[in-house]
Amino acid sequence: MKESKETFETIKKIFTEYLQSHGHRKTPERYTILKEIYTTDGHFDIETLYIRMKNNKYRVSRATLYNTIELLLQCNLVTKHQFGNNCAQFEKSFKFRQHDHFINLETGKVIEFCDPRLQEIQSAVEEQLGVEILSHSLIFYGRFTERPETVILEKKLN
Amino acid sequence: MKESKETFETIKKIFTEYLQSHGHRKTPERYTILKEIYTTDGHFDIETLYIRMKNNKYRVSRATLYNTIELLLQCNLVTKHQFGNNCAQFEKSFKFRQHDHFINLETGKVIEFCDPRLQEIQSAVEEQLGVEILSHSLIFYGRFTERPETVILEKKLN
DNA sequence: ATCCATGCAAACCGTTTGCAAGCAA
DNA sequence: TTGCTTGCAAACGGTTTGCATGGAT
Repeated sequence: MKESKETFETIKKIFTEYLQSHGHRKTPERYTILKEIYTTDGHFDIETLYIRMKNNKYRVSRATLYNTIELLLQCNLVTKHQFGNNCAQFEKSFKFRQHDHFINLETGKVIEFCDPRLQEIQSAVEEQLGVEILSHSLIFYGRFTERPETVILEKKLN
Repeated sequence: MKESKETFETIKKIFTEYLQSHGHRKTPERYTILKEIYTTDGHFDIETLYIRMKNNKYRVSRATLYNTIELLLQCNLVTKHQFGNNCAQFEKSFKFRQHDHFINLETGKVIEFCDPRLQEIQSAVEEQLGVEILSHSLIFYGRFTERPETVILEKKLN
C-alpha cells in the first residue's frame, strides 16, 4: 500500500512536470481525474469514467474528461486502444510492462499477454521500411478452446 | 488482365455461394458493390466508397453499403480495420497474403508488411491462454527515419 | 487582471434504425 | 405473392465545439 502511494506521487510529479513544461495550468480537476484513473484497474472508456466520477459526487464534464485524457496521452500516463467497437478504450500506462491484448469474440473479455518476439518484428520492420516505430497495437481475436473438463461439466449439467 | 478477370469470377462465386447458403438474396446492388470494391486498390472507408459510386452514377444508399460490407466481412471477402481515427477502414482480402500495417503518424500513410514470426507469437498465445485465435490486428505507429539523402535534398531545396 | 480551463449544451459525424416502396424467390 | 432488400431520412451515440463563467497565474 505504501509503495503504491509512493508510485502515485511519482505519477503526479510526472504530470505536473508535463503541465508546467507545456504551459498548461495545474487545475484540481486534472489531478482528480488522474487519481480516479490510477486508483482503478483495467480498461475504461470515457462514459464509464464519467459515470463513476458522478457517482463519487465529483462535478465534472465529459468535455474536461476528453481534454484531460488528451493531456495524459501526451505524457504517456494513459494509453488509448481502438478495439473493434467504435468506443475508445483507455488504460493507465505508467511503468506497466508493455503488453498486448487478446479479445474473446464471444464475451468481449480482454486478456493481456506479452511476447518478446514482437520486439524482434518491430526492429525488422524498422529496418525494412526505413522507419522509426514509436508505438504499436497488437490484438488477437478468438475464443476459448473447448477443454475436456468443460465438456464433462456440460454433460453433468445437462 | 485475363487472370484478374478469372479471379473476380471466383470471388463472385464465393459471394454467391455465401449468399445462397445463408438464405440471403442475390441482388444486383450486392454484386455492384462487390465489383466496385474489387476493382479499386488500397484501403477505403464507407463514405469514400459511397462518393465514388455516386460519381459513377450508381444509385446506392449508405445503408446498403453498410449492409453489404457486413456480408462481405462474414464471408471474408473484405477485412475491417480500426486505425486510431474513429472511421472504420476496409480492404478486399481474398487470396491476398496476410499482412499487417505501419502507419506514418506524420502523414497518415499506411504501409503493409509481413513477418512470419507473428505466426509464432500467435501459436504461443493460443497455448498460453488456452484459446483459439481467429484473426488479429498488428499496427505499428511511427515516422520515416531521416536519411542522409533526404537531408541533402532538403538542403538543396532550401 | 489576464486568459486558459471548466461545465453545459449544441453541433458533428460515422453508423444504425424505421419505414414505405421495390424486387428476388 | 411473400417478405427480404433497398433508398431515404431520422435517430443514435461517441466525440468535438462554442460560449459564458470560473479560477490558476
